[in-house]
Amino acid sequence: MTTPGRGLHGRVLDTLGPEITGGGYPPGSVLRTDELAQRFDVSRSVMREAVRVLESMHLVESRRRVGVTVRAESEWNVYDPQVIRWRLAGADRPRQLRSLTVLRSAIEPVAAGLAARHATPEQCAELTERALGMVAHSRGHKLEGYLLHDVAFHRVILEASGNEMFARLGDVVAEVLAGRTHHDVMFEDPDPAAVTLHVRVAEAVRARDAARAEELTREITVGALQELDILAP
Amino acid sequence: MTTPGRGLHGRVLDTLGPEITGGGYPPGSVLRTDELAQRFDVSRSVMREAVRVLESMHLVESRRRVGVTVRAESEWNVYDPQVIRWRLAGADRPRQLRSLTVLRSAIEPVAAGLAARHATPEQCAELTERALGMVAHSRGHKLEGYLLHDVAFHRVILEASGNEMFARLGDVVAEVLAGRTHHDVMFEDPDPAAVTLHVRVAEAVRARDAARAEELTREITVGALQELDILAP
DNA sequence: AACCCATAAGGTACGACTAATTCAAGAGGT
DNA sequence: ACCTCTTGAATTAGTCGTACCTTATGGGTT
Repeated sequence: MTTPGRGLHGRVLDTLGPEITGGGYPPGSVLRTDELAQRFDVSRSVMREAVRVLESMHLVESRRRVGVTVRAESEWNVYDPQVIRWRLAGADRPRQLRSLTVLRSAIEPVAAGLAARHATPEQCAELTERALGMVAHSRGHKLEGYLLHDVAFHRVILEASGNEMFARLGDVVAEVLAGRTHHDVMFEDPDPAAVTLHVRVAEAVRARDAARAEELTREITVGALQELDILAP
Repeated sequence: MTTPGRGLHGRVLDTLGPEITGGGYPPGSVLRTDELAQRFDVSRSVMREAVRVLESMHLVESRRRVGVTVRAESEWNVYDPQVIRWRLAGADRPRQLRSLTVLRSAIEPVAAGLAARHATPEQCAELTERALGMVAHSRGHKLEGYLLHDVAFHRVILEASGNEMFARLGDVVAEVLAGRTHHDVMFEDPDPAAVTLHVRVAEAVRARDAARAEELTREITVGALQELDILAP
């Protein structure tokens, strides 16, 4: 997604990373660097670099005289974009999308509220532009065009919040939205109510109405939760 | 904090990481692997492993014939616990604490609401235990004991939410709370109102009252925002 | 039970070679 | 004279292989 073949160690990670995040090795499993190097037909230096990266993601732990042991899932750096991508590509993709959608539902309303206070005129403009783009692509099976504007819309909201922690979730939201469009729910055209909500959020931000922007965004994310049968009674 | 001296490459990262996250090199700055190896008096192999780790955190980008270029702050993996620690140890620690406190204010209320539905009896018990511990240490300059229970309380909330993305923010919250106690605000004893709120959150979770748990936690985080003069009018 | 040592892993260092990419000099055309 | 394209040299990361060091483990000895 980001950088396909950035060297041999990257190539190794492309297959070893998903294997680990996919649960291919139970926690505590021990891998030997030399064996891995042999398996991937690379030198020990390259293999060591790959292991270092996995170690920095807390996927594995390297100890002398023992080897490279796979850590429990609860220790992984699940916010690492690479780890997120690997997990979304794996078997428990549905569970991932649920986790991330719940995360969205917590973050985005607050981000929208902040955006209403901090958005620049340019950001306000792009927001309405994207909302209108969503309207324009909401009928007639133009799902790809719709997705494009949807992703951009939420990205602007997160960036306009002025909080860098929120802003950095843009990629995550993009993955979730793309996942919804391509693999899971979303049958025909998108829900007209959701489209309208986006337009109203753009208006609220433009009007500097933080409370309304927050509440409207909350409605959007509640809709996303419902799509995945995550109840909030 | 986690693993002090896990090899030479770790030792290098302990000084090079903070230098980069601390803004020691403007974005686009170019480092040469050989020079760095010379500077830290390590072999090129070790230096390369360190660079790989920095690269996996998106702090730098390594390109042939160019060198190791420092990326813009907006590209860093700011959710990486290591990066968070480095930044909190740096000069713009206050800005970090603000970002993270805003993040808390978005996450924790939702997490508390979920905890009210998913917490096990054991988690409910620990929650009340920790709340009572906070009460017990809320007077008489027992700040360290108070912090201990405060951190544990919020950690349980995040874990009891059942959402792994929330659960993995436990360390971040711990850093923020510790930062508040040790360096910044918090003069004498903690705010009695905040202590009471924690007790009431524990009760709400125990009573399975999600809406109340969420609202009470929101009051806690609003208090944290106000301490840092982050207004929410 | 305490101790010690053989051993099996990762950790480090070094040197040689490869490969890609930038940059500049020069050829050629306009 | 100016611009463009080509070409080639220089530079830096990438890869490999080997030799050796360090440490934890586990079994054997006292």
